[in-house]
Amino acid sequence: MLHHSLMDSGAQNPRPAVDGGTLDIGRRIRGLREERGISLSALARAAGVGKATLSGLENGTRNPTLETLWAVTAELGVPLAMAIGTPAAGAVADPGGDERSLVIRGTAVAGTLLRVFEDEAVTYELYRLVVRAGAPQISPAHHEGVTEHLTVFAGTLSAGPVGAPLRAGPGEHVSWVSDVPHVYAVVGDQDVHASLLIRYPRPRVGPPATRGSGDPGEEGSPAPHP
Amino acid sequence: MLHHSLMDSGAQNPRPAVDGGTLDIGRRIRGLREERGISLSALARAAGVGKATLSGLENGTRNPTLETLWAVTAELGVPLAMAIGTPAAGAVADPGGDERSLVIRGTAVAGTLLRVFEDEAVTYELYRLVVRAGAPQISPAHHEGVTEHLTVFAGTLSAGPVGAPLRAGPGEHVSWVSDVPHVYAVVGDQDVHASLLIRYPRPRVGPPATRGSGDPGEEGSPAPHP
DNA sequence: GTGTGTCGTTCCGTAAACGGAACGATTCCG
DNA sequence: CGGAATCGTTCCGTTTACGGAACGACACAC
Repeated sequence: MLHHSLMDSGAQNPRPAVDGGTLDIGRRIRGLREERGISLSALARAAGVGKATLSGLENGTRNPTLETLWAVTAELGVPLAMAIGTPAAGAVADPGGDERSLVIRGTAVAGTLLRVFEDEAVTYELYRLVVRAGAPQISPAHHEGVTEHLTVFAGTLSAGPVGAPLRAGPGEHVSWVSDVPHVYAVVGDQDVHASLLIRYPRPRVGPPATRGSGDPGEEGSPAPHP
Repeated sequence: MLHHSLMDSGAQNPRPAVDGGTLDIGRRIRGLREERGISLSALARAAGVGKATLSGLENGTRNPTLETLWAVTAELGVPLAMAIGTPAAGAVADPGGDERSLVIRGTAVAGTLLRVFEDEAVTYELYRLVVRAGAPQISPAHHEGVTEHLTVFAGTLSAGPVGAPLRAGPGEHVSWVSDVPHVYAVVGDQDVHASLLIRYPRPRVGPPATRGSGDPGEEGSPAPHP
């Protein structure tokens, strides 16, 4: 995932105070909910959480559990990371984009998570990338079977496995299996604009199974209408 | 999707119960910690959380609070999103039904407009395509200089100018200049899933709003928080 | 050997997040 | 004007995640 691939391994980021961050998350959740025209009651019902829980979450008066966040974000159809956002969320205006986007920054790479597709057996994450000229960025390996598909629109990029990066100019496309460390480097001095699709063969399947009664937690994709 | 069995189950034996998501997070945290050579006790002490809490978090036997996750990831110096890992998107399996999406349908091609990028001199439109097996579809010519960039994820597609279509299988990418009539045809009988990016060199006529791409304003990390 | 340090896990009382059920405030019908 | 929906918030008993303090295991001194 991009969080692995694009973030500096030692990346430190402004981290708001806990209540501030929780409040941020609440605002983001509320924004996503209202964007869809869903009422608090309806979302709470659909996500299987209490109205009090969701109200407290949106207002920042509670310190939500991961399970709660999972349930709510899954029902909203956004990645959990988007709800958490980055501390700098809102600071970056992407053309045609809303400020709720998840923006990932590394030394040289800035990525905006555009969309997540959940199919039967795979998950796609679609990013828009801007790679700045200068020092290359190396990202550690991902999990097994993850592939990255990069389409360049401006500039020239050298990207791929550290040992054998591929070069792509405007309009060209490169793909590689990203279970090995890989690198992003601009060729020349023109910033690179590209789209990046990451394919995860094993999709995350919603909230973690609860302990206790061993419900065979299937629910590969949450029921639209519980 | 909180399981109701959680409440009915009463006090069962404290079984660790394999639960994917939380356990994944635990593994990731443990990996990051061991990567740094820090002991569990030391990290717990430094992060200001109890050893029991961290132990339970790493082993997946607890459902951590956001506050806990924040404290631990802050001490590890990684973004919270990295601990979370793969974004979980549940409800949105097929964006075709999104009320805000522009859906383009032809005889064989169903495309969902995912995003529009307006840059200084170009406009990008990003689609997700599903091409049904069967009769091919022919699209008329676009305006001058328009290019299409197609990345295939499932199935095999033959697409491009009518006179010289290109073939692309899973993971492959094709591009063509679409100022001539072009065709989409499935090779074989498996539906094709792909992403399509259309690049229009025509600039947007509106006033240039402050856009992130145009301003590479590197702000690094403003306020690191220990 | 005994003592002292740390390691990660488990026990336990407490604080708090949880869902359900109330609440007042709207809005929409009859 | 009720009456019945729904909205979001608040109250409350239950559930559970929390940190501190134990525990056994292991390593190194002396």
